[in-house]
Amino acid sequence: MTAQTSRPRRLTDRGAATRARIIEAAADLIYLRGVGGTSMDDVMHNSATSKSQLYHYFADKDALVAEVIALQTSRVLAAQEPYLRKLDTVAGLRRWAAALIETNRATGGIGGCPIGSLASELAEQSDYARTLVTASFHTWESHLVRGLERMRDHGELAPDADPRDLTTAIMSALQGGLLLAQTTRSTRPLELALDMAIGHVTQHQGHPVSRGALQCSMTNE
Amino acid sequence: MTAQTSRPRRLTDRGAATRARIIEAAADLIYLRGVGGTSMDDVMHNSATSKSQLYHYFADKDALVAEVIALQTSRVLAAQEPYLRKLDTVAGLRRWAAALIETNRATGGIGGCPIGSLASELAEQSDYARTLVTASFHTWESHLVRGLERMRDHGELAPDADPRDLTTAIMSALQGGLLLAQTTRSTRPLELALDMAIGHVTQHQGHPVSRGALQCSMTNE
DNA sequence: CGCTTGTTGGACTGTCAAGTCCAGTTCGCG
DNA sequence: CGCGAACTGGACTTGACAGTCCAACAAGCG
Repeated sequence: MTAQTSRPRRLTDRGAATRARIIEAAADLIYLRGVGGTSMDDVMHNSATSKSQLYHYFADKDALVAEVIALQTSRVLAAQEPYLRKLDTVAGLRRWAAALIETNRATGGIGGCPIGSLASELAEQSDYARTLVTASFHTWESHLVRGLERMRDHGELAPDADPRDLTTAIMSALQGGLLLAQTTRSTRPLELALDMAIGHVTQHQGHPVSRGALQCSMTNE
Repeated sequence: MTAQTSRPRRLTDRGAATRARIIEAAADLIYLRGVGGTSMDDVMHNSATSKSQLYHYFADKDALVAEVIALQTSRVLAAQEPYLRKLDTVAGLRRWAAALIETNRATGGIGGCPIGSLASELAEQSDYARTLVTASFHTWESHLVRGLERMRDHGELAPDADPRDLTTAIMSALQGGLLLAQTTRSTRPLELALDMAIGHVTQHQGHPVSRGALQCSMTNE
């Protein structure tokens, strides 16, 4: 899978619109039915285009999927942008989590995480796609990392707390919570997972009251 | 998808062996390439059988997949059995987590969770398969629940701690950790996720000494 | 206007996958 | 042994899907 989009050097407004329409239709279908469950003919019908247009703008299905990954990433980021910007307090973190839960409730858990689902389906299928998804996660996580760094900078997080590790843990909880929510058709797992994740962050709070004083010796068992 | 296995009323030893061989081959292939990426012809070649045998023992591909879900569930439980049995202390929980991480390291994260991957791929594709996977998760989780209940019974967990909710949180962390481990080809996310989950459990410890006062969060940081 | 390049429609090909069918073989049992 | 049921081999049908091809149409530009 080389997946080089063989897009023409220049494209007119009309061409650009068609191209975008194809990617959007593909993203919607793939979100609902997965990559394997979505054929190029499906995309064709759903975007009101023809075969030749699909292969005019994309070298092959893999190239289209690559663009879908990019689109879903920006969609996820756009949806969360207002919350990601204000992630520099625990309260902000809670609002972000609440928004995720609300979104999940609204969709009934259907589809799971647009990126997580792609990750699971493509990880073992194409190394190229796997790296794209990894990069996508990384971009998403970087917003969390920055928020936690700001928390640490103004003392809401202990100086020795590692924003990256905390972020990885939060993202794990989020992805696992979304998967179980999707499987059980209930938002409960997501709520419990995010609650745990936020609790995990508060355990690394820098307040003298909560941290340090509590470092008890009894390393149980 | 009704997926009723139209197995003959009686089957000979030879027949039972063939049937089992088919399921095992299918499970191995599906673990590596997913349901969509595995054809009946693949299963046929990998199990040294013929087309007619596949459809002699299974009504259709869906019926075979249903058996694969069952097999993977029992495989997962069998592999963890020694740890699941001794889950009635935090130390036991840690050993269980360490075993999971070790397994993940050994495989390089490839394949992710045999059940989680099926969940992600099948959740939106077939309601029947989704309920099977849900049941599978439930069986798995019941072992954790029982362990946490025993912990609570002999006072290592606060009386008001909810073993079910804790289990859901742990399973979310596990699934998310495995997904990120698979995507990034690193065991790190799994380690951090399970560490968080165990920390979450210890926060609900019942010892007057430890409750609120102790939060020894495993090793690192 | 006329050339070039971008854009579009849709028929067509080759491949592969699910599922069917039937003829032949082995097994269990009286 | 011999009969019926379980089992096996593999050719075959049908449909779907990725990808190709070419002829026609639009648009920018000198």
